[in-house]
Formats: sequence, structure tokens, C-alpha cells
Amino acid sequence: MKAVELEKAYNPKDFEDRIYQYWRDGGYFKPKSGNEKPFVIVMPPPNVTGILHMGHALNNQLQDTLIRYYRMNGRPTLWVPGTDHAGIATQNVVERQLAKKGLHRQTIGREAFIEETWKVKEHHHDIIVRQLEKIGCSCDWDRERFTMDEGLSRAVRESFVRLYEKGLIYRGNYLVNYCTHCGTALADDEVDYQLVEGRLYQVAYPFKDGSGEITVATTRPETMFGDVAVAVNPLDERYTALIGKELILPLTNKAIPIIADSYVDMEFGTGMVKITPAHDPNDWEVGKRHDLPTPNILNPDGTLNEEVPVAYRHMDVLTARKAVIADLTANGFLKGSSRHDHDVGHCYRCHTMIEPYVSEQWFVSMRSMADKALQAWKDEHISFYAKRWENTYSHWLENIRDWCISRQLWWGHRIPVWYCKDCGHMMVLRDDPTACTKCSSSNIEQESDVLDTWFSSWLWPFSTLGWPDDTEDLKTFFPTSTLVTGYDIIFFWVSRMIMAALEFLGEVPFKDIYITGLVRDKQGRKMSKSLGNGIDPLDVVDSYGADAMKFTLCYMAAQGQDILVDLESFKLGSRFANKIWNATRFLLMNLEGRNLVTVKQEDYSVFDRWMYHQANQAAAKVTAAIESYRFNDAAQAVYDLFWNDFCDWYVEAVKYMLNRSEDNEKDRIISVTLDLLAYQMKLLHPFLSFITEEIYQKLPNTEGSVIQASYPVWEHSLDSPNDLNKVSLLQDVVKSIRTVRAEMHIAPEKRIRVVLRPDRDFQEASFFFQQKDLIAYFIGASELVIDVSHESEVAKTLPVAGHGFESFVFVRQAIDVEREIEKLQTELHKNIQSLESVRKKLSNEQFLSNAKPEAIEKEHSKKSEFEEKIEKGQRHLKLLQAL
RNA sequence: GGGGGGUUAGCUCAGUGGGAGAGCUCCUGCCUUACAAGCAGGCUGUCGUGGGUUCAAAUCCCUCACCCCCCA
Repeated sequence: MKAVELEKAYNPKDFEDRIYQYWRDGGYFKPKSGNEKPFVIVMPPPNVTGILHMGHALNNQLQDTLIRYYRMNGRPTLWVPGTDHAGIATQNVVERQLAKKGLHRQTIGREAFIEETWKVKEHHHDIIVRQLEKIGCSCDWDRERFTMDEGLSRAVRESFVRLYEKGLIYRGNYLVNYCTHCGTALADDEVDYQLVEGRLYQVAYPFKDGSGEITVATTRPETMFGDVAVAVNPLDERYTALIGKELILPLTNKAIPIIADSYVDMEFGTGMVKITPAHDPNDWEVGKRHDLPTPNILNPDGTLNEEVPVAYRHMDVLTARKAVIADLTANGFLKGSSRHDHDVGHCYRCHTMIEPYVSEQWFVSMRSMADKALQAWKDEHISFYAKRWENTYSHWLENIRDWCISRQLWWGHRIPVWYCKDCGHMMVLRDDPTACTKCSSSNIEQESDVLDTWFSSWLWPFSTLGWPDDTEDLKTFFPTSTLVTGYDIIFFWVSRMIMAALEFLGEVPFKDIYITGLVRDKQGRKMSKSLGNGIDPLDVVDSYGADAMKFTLCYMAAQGQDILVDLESFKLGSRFANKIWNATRFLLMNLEGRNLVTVKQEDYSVFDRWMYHQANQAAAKVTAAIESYRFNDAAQAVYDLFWNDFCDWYVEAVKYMLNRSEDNEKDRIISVTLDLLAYQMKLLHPFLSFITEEIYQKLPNTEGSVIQASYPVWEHSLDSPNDLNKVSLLQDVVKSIRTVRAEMHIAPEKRIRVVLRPDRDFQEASFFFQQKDLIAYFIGASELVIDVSHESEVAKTLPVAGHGFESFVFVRQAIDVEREIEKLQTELHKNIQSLESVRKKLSNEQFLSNAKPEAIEKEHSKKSEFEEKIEKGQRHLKLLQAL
């Protein structure tokens, strides 16, 4: 057989794109048919106009790891990709583009605007797909969906109509969060609260009857034109007598009453609060309780409207605030002000300050659905990883509020409601009507608002599979298995999907929910555009390859923990991939002139059995880790196996043995080694997909592709603790001598003489004989004596204690006796202390009667171990003192 | 105000009841022809504080301190 040549350096660019194309062309991402339980993930759809950031990379790579693992495990495996139309965000993107051309959506009209948006969507969509391909996602592109495609739009309509018919959707005038920049209402959870520096103003409101004045405290004096009352706490004795009296609003002639409401905090400000129901959520509640009017003082663009005195009309809120303060001051109403920082809501898309704003909106009544979702959790139909997120989930559902689903946007699913302009009839329909269903007039008009984007995303786990039709995909792949997402959308998305699935299909949409950490920079800060501390996943792929990124992220993905990285962090994965590449390169070089043979297990060497044992153990660890979503443990297990066991010991031993063996033995060695290599390529594939495929296909002992190979599982026949013991012993011998060499500064090329003396009763003494030459090779010995009879002359050597053996190194250089004695004494002291604590435990009645038998057994073996070490230490000390 | 998380080696973090770990950094020596993206060896810890439970606590419970997040 000819040697297989690998490029000298690992260069992922040489093969990653090619391999991805190979997988796609081969249809490897499609679910195989079979009776096993399918493993299904729906990808959280990225915003179609966004760009993938490290969070997406982490998220999708963990999904890919799961998918590849279960695919190799033989389950029909489906990963559904797709994108989200992201109403507000996308509309903002398109509006910005129009603005550059001096255009505004109002000037080009709704239809043209939507047409333009589709074009932008197509363009961005292709970028996103390329990014997902670049990082190696093995999702089924033939099943890719978009939240606004035909099928999903039908699902949205169906769900809207069903909820409406059930009485769970209603329309009405309510106080909502309104973004004056985006020009739309937002749901409660779409508002981000940020601490804003502000002032608390003390404003005097005179009594109508001229009997003096009271003082209210407010952070928003400009909303005073919307005041309809001043409230005090009914328990506040200072003001009890004032309840019911009337006040005059400064700068206007409006009279408002003093009312009592327990909402008022007596400690805050003056204990008197102005009530502005149309512009404050708490005041809205107070207003409802007291049946107060709700004058709206704002236009949709955030300027003051006709409700306020002429002087302030058309001013924006902040300008009006300044003007009002100036006028209050000038007229003596302002009694003072103080620094007051408070949380102010901001739009989660454009970060504009939110205005609480009364308007007509559509809502979903959530209580009944939330209760079902809570019950599903209590019944353990869903599990969160890490578990603590279940608190977040249940707390939100317990305190759920109705969901405002109408948005004053153009890009999105238009609400399927039509109004007859002739008879006023309102129609909620699955299909577009041509005439009024009541009076047959064709003079009808569709509701102009669109639906919240989440109103389509919450259907994602089943709308992507064909719902509302009863498709084969839906029957086969729903409910899905696992959802992988970030904690920031547990409210927006996760809990709503669970509610929707329970509502429309009567089942939870997935069993497990893995919540990823946030990817942060090395200082622990969120990655953001404004800080400029973000890392582009494509830069990582460009610098180190997709495998390096994927492996590093898995390695760092400890459950429930955020991940702190910079570009350099990905060297971890890159170095590992390089190591794999080079180890393979070395082994393939050694194929020259070899014949591959089938080696029976009984022909394995102790090293072969040891290596299979370790690989077998690693397979068990990976299985357990992946199935409990402990990605870091899984990654560490394969890393340690390949690097610390395979490269550092097994391949090093192979090197030596290849050199001194006959052809038949060489064939045997290389055959077993390649088998172990192929085994590890399979084990590594979910973590380093490209390089393992590239190598697997180059190996002469494999067929097909690793992506569809069977994943290694723990097998009893490979379990070999005896060989683990033996090789560990050999490693102990080698390491202890290497330490001496390093500490004594013995030059690497310098051969040494060593006497290796097994303890008299030591079971594995014969193993030293068998491996004598290999040990000598590993420690650079010219002469290694296995001194079973304890008769070798060891005076003037450096003694080294081991567990079950001791070694004596002939050092030509002068031994620094003082230093060696000191080291031994320190060691001896430690061992004596350890022995003392073990003895204490073993003489403790409580310990002996309470501790587990294994724990007691352990202490006994520790005792003899320390005794052995102490005995050897004392003897070695004497030897050294005699020098 | 309510809830959650964190505090372990210089840095970033694993480790959930029985002898303190990894990666990176650092130090020493090596270009031993698979890999210097490497090899061999080494240093470093009152496991935040104080208490409790236990034969036994980094690990379970409580207190406090500091940091981070979410909700209101």
C-alpha cells in the first residue's frame, strides 16, 4: 500500500466548503426513514435582515452537535432551518435605505414599500444562509421556511381566526407601550428598561376655592395636561381631610379632584401623585378604579396634540418638558426639584423612549393558555437545561398579561379582519373576502395593522411542518425533541410556542429546552455594535476554520454559564484540529509498503487494549454528556482522549514499535492504529465536523462518510481495567524518570542508566520485563535493569519512589545532595501528615459506623499507600545521606 | 420591592458529600523528521466572609460582603 499524503499544514479552507457541498449534494441532511423515534430540532429563526453574531454561532453549533450525534446514533434526524420576517427591525432597515434615497414609506405607498421590503429580504436571506452553511449547519435546506411564506401565512390566519372564534382575541382602547420612532405599539416584553438620569419636580397645584395649594412630585411635568386627578394614600393622615377637594391645574383652567388610592406611596415625594391615566400604566389602573377620563395629549409621532394649551402643541415631549418647567417657574408653581434617576422603557428595536399611549389595539387573552403551559411544566412534559430557567418560565406565566398583537406597520401579516364601509360589519376570515358577508357590499376594507412577528413565530415548531394541514411531516416529526435558544427570548418565544402548541395541537412542541449562555467579550460585557466589541463568526471561520469555532464553543459551553471569548480564544479548537490533522498525517505516512489486515481482539497488545478501553470510556462519557446537554464535558472527553491518550502515549508507543518490528507486526500495528483513528473520527464528528469527514474519507480502512457512520457506543468487550492499570503503571514509571531528567538538567540526547525495582510483593513485576525496551525508549535509557531480586548496586544513584516500584537513576553529574534531601524531607513530611489524618479517620468510631463501605475501603488503601511512600522516603533519605 | 446567578491557580472557567482540576499565561529544557499551532518537565490555591448540618463540606443550609442579570 502507498502512503497517503496529507498537506503539511492543517488548512481548513482547503476542504470545508467542499465537504459542505458534498454533504448537501449527497442529501445527508435529510432525515432517513425508519421506525426509530425521530430526533427533531427547529432552528430558532434568525431575523432575516440581521447578520449572524456569535450568539447565533453558539446556538447553531450546539444544535448541529446534537443533530449530528443523534443522526449517527441511527435516529431519523431532522433539523428545520428558516428565518423570521422581524417586522419592526426589517421595516427600520428598509426605511433607512429609502431615506438615503430621500424617500419615505408614506410617499411611495404601502404596496411599493412591501415590494421593496421583499427585495431586501431576499438579499439578506441569502447572506444568512451562506453564513449558516459556512459554520457547517447540517439542517435540511429543502424544508427551509420563512415566517411570511405562503404556508406559514396560512397558519397565522388559521390561528388568529380560531382564537377569535374562541373569544380569546379582542380589540379595544387600552394603554399600550408605543414607540414614536417606529410608529407602532409594542408588547410589554418588547420594552427594555434602562436607568435614566432625571429630575423629580415639586409642582404646586392650587385649590380651586383659593384656600392655598398642595405640592405633587413628578418626573414628567409635561404630562400634566393629561392629569385628571391627584391621588393620596387613604391611610395618609396628612391628607385625609383634603380628599374630594378640587384643584386647578396650573397653566390651564382645568379643575381636578383629589382622590384616595392605596397605590400611592406615602414615603415617595410629597405623598401626592398626579394621575395621568393616558400616559402612565399605574395611573391607568388608578383611572380605571375611579372611573376617570383618559385624555390623550400625544400625537402618534410623540408631539403634544390639541388637548394641551396652544403654546405647547406640536412640541415633542422633551421640548414641552422644558417649556412647561420654564412656565411653571415663571408663574411660581415650581417649588423645587432634585436629582432622580429612574427606569424608563425603551424600544427593544430602536431604543427610543417608549410612551405609554392609549390607542385601539388587538389583544390575545392569555390566562387560559398560560395555565395550560404551566400545567405542562408541572406535569414535567417539558424540562429546561439548566433547570433554574424553569423559575423564569413559571414566574412569567403566573403573572402573564394580555398580549398586544397589533402593530402599526406595513411589513408583516396583515390582520385578517375586514370592515364593511357601508354597514359597518366586521369580518374575521381565513380567506380574503370580496364582499361584505352581511350586506354584500363590495365596499370593504382590511384592517390596516399587521400582527406582531411573534404571532407567527409562536407557531414555528408546527407551522414549519405543514400545520394547519395534517401533513406527513407533522405526523412524523411533531412534537419536536429539543429547542436550543437564548434566555432572552424565554418570554417572547419559548413560552408562547408552548402555549400555541398546547392550544392548537394539544401537545407541547418540544420536550427539552436548552438555554445557551450569552457570548460575551473577555471583560464580560455583552457584545454590541456600539461597544464595537463583537466578533464576527465569519472572521473566526476565516482565521481558524469552522471546526475550531465549533469545538471551542462546545468546550466552553458549560450549562447555565455565559461564555467569554475573544478572537484568540478559538486557538484552543484550532490547535486541537491541527493536532488531529498532524497525527493523521503521520500515521498515513507510515502506510508505505504496509498491508491492512483484520486484527482479532485476542491479538491486541496491552496498549491496544488500553487504548480501546480509553476510547470506550470516552464514548460512554460523550453519550452521557450529550444526552444531558453537557457539551463542555463531551468536548473535554474527546479532547483528552485524542490528545493525552492517543497522541501522547499510544502513537508514541506505535512509533517505537513500528521501528523495531517485522513486516507482519508492522501491518498489525498500523491496522489497529488506523482502526482507532477511524473510531475517534466518529467520536469527534459532532464536535469537529469538517476535518473528521475529510480525514475519514482519506483513511484506507473506512467506507462512505463519517456523517452517516454509526456513533461509537460503550461496549463491554472493549472494557479492560486491567490494561488500564498496567499502562498507568508504565506511565508512572516514565513520568517519574522524566521528572528526574528535567530537574537534573540531563540533556535530552543523553542516555542514562536506570535500575527499576518492583516491590517484593508487586503483582505486575512481569509487566516491567515485557515492556522493558519501550520503557527504556520513553525515558531515554541506555541501560534499564529490572531488579526483581533487589540485588543491584544502587549506591550513588538518585532514588525515585513510585507506587509499587522504585527507581534508581545513575546520574553522572554531581547530585546536589542537600537539595535532594530537602525535597525528600518535604515530601516525607507531607506523607506523614496525610497518614496521620487517615489514621485518625480509621480510628474514629463514627466514621467506621457511618461512612459508606467504599469510603472506608478507600481510606485503608490510602493508609497503605502512605505507609509505602514513607517507608521508601525514609530509606531513600538514608541513601542520600550516605553520599 | 421580588426573583435568579456568580465569587475556586495570574486570567477564563470546570468540578454538587469522601485525597483541589482544565485551558491560557508564566518558568525551565528541547526545532527528538506528525505537529514550535509542537514535545518534556515545573510553579501557583485561607475553594468570597462568618456560622451551621455531617464521621466527613469547594460541594448541603443560614448570615454577610461584593459583582451580574431578569421582573415590577
